[in-house]
Amino acid sequence: MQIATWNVNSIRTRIDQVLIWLKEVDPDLLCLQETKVDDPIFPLERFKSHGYHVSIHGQKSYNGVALISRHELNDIRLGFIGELPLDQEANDLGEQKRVISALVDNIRVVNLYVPNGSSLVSEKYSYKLKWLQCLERYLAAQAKRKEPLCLVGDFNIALEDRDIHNPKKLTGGIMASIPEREMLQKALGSLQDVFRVFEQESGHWSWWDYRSGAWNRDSGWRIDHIYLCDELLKRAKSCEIHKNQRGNIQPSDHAPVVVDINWTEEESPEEDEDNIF
DNA sequence: ATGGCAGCGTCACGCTGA
Repeated sequence: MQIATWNVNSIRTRIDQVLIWLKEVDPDLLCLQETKVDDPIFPLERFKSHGYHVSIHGQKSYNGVALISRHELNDIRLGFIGELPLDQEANDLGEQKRVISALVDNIRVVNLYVPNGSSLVSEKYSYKLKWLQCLERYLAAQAKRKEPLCLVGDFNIALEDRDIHNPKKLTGGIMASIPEREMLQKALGSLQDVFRVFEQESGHWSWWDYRSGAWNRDSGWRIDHIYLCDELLKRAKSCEIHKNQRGNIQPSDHAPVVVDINWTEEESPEEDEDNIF
């Protein structure tokens, strides 16, 4: 079971290279962020014509998340609503389309586009912290469901200094400040960053700024993550950043991240019930 | 390297992202 996450920075601009990458890698599920398109004009058919199930939660110009799946998408949940009890704050935060979730092969996949925050003195930073607090409540509610959980997305936070090319300069600033790191860590609870199961070294990035020749200098950040519950973590076979996609012509500023999990239909509870004959 | 680059909406340039 391969699950991928990719901030594509506009699906309409990136659709051709996403389809080429899908053909090469053929993951079971691709979680997209920053689709930047309103639902009625999302290029649904480009995916459906290749046999994918698609679920979208988009908006005009900004944000937007989507699930592109080889398997059926069940119990789809849009925004924080659907997991939390009726809640004004979650409702308000839902104006920005940043959360989509579904059951895929009996795995609960949650796809996030965490706010960037802009700078530590910005109102957007306060919004980011508020959003992370809501995420904590969302994940606490999700945990009670006892579903195997895979949490992916663009977190816009480098949790540790080894996730940044220049920690001396950047730690403490936006995407690497203590409050956002602590709040994300708290929200994650017992979920584990699967990339770090396989790789301890610094120097592995998922995002390179378009500006200042960041790609050519390999000045990146690792801000696109995949977190797994214990049950899935012990079945994880690999977690790779597909860095080559950042070298495409007219690339996204993010590269895809892919986890491979030992997960067959026979092992999932509902399928066991189906196999009684 | 506190600039720069890319996409969007709208059609000249401001806003936003990270």
